[in-house]
Amino acid sequence: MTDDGWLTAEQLDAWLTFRAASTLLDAALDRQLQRDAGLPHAYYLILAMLSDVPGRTLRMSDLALMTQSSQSRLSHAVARLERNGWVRRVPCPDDRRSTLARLTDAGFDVLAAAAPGHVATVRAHVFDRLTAEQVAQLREIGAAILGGLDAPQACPDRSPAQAARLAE
Amino acid sequence: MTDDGWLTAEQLDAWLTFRAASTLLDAALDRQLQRDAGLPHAYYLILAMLSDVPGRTLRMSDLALMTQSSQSRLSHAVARLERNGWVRRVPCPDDRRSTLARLTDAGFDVLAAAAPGHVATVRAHVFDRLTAEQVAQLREIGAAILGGLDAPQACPDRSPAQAARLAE
DNA sequence: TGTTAATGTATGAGCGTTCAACCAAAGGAG
DNA sequence: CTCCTTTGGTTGAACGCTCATACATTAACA
Repeated sequence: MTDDGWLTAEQLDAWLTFRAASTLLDAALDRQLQRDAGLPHAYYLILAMLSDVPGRTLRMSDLALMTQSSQSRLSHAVARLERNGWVRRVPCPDDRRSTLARLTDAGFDVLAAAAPGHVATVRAHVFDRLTAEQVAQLREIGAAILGGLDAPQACPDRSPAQAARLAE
Repeated sequence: MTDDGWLTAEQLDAWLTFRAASTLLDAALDRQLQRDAGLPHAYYLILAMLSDVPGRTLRMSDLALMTQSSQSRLSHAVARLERNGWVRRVPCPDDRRSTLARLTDAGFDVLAAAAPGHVATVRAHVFDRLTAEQVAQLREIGAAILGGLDAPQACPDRSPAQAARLAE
């Protein structure tokens, strides 16, 4: 690959295609869940992660990592879910700084009602359109990208020289 | 693949990995552009699409399609970009319902200044971590998913029976 | 030609996310 | 033991997006 700081034609094509698919897929998932269950996809994920763990309880920080949320985002989200009665916040006995989020029975029911429609949408938009090989490829690609995102590695500093050249 | 309405272990693994990567990648791109150029990724795309077209001018509707924006979202976005002086709205001579969005010189300069840092971030997070084969695979996967999203095809209606079973 | 439908866009309210600031509890170093 | 730093979490303002609505222009058609 030519390493002049830009993308090759193949890379640009792949990038724009992937971005478009990812953006529209996100929108489709949000629309389906909002319409059928009254909650956005990010909130569904919070309930799903809680439901999948013994005691249906997680520390806020761990839940934030599992749902790819900032702590602030999660805090706001859980506040809303708590107002709805889907989640309850309880103090953590081990560490008095921490807060535990516990899925309520009502929250579990909402999740259980929403799950089939959500899964059907994911299958229709993703897995029904991919071969088993492509599913494996998608996993590998996701893992590769994820590897560069988890560690707060340095974003490469821009080159002002290039900017100046282009601005001409 | 078992077709009982749920995901296989491989599918679930691929799905969660892909979702995590996509979510964190989006956040990383938005952060970088917001920090270094003062605009979100979606706004960068609008400027980029305009800059790549003869006359640097597009109908709002076409621009919305190219940027995977709703018309409402684009209208708000262009309103903001126009306040900043990056874009100007001009009436369309052919169809008096339409509005043309034209990239201004100032807007082009902003884009040119932002582009190198953005491209560097995309390369660092995506293309530097993928093989050429994976890039081709990503394009194919994106195209396959996109094929089910462009046409406003029916979202599969949920199965209330499954929901009831699960809610038990 | 007059009526109705479809198209292209804009607007405002409501909501979710980000960012910066803040506070409290725990850990470490002197 | 005190100070300082780190960690865990919350809050409010600013902003972008969604949704519903509205309006003007064009197309279809009887």
